[in-house]
Amino acid sequence: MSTIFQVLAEPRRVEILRLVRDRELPAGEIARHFDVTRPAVSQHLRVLLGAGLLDERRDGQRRFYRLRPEGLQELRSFLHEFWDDSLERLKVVAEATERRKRAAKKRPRR
Amino acid sequence: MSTIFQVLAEPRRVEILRLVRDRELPAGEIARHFDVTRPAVSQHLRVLLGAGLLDERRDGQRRFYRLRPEGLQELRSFLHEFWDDSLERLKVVAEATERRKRAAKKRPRR
DNA sequence: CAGTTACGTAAGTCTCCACTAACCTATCGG
DNA sequence: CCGATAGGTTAGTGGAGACTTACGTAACTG
Repeated sequence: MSTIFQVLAEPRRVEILRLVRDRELPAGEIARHFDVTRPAVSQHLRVLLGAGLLDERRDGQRRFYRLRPEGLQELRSFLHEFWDDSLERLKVVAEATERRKRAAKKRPRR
Repeated sequence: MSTIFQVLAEPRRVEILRLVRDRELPAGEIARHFDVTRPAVSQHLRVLLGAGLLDERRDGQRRFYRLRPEGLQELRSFLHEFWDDSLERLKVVAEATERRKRAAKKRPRR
């Protein structure tokens, strides 16, 4: 098992997501956007599929890929944990620290 | 230069961020939370600093680290690009599929 | 049927990076 | 001053993973 960060650590995988963000594309066309071989891209697709970041639709000999936004839920949770909260906390703590730290320091505002 | 995903691809680095999310900690105490050697943690701290994800405060022989939430801005942008938009687009596309027409090139914001 | 297209899989190579061991620097206490 | 503490730096090593070449497998086409 790998984290979503490990999956997105490879720039080409992020680029793939960008390609299929608002339209589905067959594997071959995705591969055409890169300077690496098709098998390499195929392996990237597999990783993205395994992470739940892509949807695959087979039609004949073709396989179409498209972004699966729900796969980014883990990222959302992470950001919520570290951004929303911590910015808030930062303010609160900063204020508290300011008061508690030392009276010598002057605090013009608030 | 490395992407924020590459920085966060290392689980210990994410854990470090979690440790200093709402309180600053000296390097030694951070290192004590892991089963790797202290130099290894020191290197992780350096990477996180370089990515702008940590603040460093020196006091005597100690160095205190704390989360720097602004460093996560890049992640926010990414998510906004891929989640907010694409979920919206998904809905819109689903509704408009019948008519088989795309109304707008891009929907920058909701 | 054979040939081609579209794509995945397998094996092996090579590069990068997380780690350790050893060393260096700066600060505190006596 | 000395030793201890806190922490960073360097060189070298092992393993993970991204890549290529070669092969396998359906599905369409004549």
